[in-house]
Amino acid sequence: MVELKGSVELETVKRNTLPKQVVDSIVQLLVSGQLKPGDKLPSEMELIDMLGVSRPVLREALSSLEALEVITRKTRGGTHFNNKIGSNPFSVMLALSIGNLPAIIEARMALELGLVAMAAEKITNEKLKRLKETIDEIAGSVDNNYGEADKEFHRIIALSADNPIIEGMIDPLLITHDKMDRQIRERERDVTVQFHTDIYNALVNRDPHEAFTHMYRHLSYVRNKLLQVYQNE
Amino acid sequence: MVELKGSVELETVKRNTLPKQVVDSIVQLLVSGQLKPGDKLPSEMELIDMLGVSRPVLREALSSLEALEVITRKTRGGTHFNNKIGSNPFSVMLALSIGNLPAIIEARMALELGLVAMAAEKITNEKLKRLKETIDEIAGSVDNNYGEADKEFHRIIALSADNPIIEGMIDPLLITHDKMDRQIRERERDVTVQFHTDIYNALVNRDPHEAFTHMYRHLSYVRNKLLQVYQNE
DNA sequence: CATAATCATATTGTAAGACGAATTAGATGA
DNA sequence: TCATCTAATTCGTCTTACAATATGATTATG
Repeated sequence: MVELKGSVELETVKRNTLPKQVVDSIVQLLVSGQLKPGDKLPSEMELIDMLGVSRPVLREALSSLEALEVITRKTRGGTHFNNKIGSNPFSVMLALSIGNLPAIIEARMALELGLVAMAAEKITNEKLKRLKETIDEIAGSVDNNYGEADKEFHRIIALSADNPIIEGMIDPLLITHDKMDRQIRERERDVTVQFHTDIYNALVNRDPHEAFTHMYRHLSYVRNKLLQVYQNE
Repeated sequence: MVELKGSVELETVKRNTLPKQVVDSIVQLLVSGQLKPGDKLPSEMELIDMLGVSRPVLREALSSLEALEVITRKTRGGTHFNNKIGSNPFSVMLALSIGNLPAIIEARMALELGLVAMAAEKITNEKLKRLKETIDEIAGSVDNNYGEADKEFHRIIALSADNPIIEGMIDPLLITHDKMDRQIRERERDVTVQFHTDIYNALVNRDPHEAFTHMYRHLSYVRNKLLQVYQNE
């Protein structure tokens, strides 16, 4: 924003470097339907000719798209559009908020509350079985060392929503689960088992509302516990 | 995966190019707490010396980080970590799924169901007022041209969750709202107004469960309508 | 002395050229 | 036919040079 004399304000011209413009042109191939996920892009030399830019500019753009996991480049194999986004982009972006625990907790909440409702609609019997196993594992743990099973419970649910757009966010947010786990000094295995069992039963019933209710209770409880620790620091 | 003789399998060595390694090194500055959001990074020349790579390699890495909106580069101004991620990365990534309407619909659902619950906890009176205005706008529209007010309703709620991690996803997914809007040939203004009013009342009551319930109903209804159109094509 | 204009410089942006690295396809030999 | 080797394709990395942008310092002017 550039404030001029009087009350007129002009938006500053957006930095629009050549690599950015190249990114947009390549993305447009997808948006327009000219190319689809899985398709091969022209080689670097061809793109350089087509777009009329230097090789470093093109490579900066391709590196950017690869960081976003929109494409994958292989020596001699060329460059292809991916079929879906993995977890690396979100993981890198999440590093910006790594110190903002309340934001992480609530991002997890927002996501998991929505995902558990979707999971209630579509979870498979196989995944239900796996869910139950994690609950048993937590119940049977003898040294309060059940963080992995706890995380696996949440991961199975999240993955049951079966959504390629959201999928890449699940593991990065679950990695923050480990960080949070370590903050909780008092572990309450039986409380966790109860929460998980309630959620599991709702999923067995395929009831999104019930699933939401129990997950909300569980995550609110964990949130309060964590924020307590956070505020004591 | 390389399949060796017998049943032993080895993971192929991950492509770990120098720009990727540079990205990781720079992200590690954040993760380790050495630098924080808003801080200035060393200049390109300094980073080249520190990391022992060529300038194009460094620039590819910085372009990647900029595409992820983790950093912003300014000529002569240097390179800074951002405070939060904007909507561009997610928007580009979403282009990969642009043709997969069911996935988009459900990603929106997953997110909006979680966000409305969080919004119920923390929405301001000002935003409630704005919400009401959008409902009145839709109710008073005379030519079924209320897509923008409809979208604004959803946007206000999503932003009320007030989460910097999720915020960057809201606008890209709401842009898909326009695309979906155009698919719906029969507009049912009164039904929309009813759904929105129910959601609004739940938010006034600051009740996450009620908010979830009404949003789930609304979005399921929209989903069914859209999938019907989708399957007829 | 204060303000505006100009110049120098810091830092990023772009290009060209060269060579290296990785991988696949094709040719050759057993 | 299969194994091995070679050539070619394509991306990966580096060096060098110049351009563009924006800020700070200096100079000129009122």
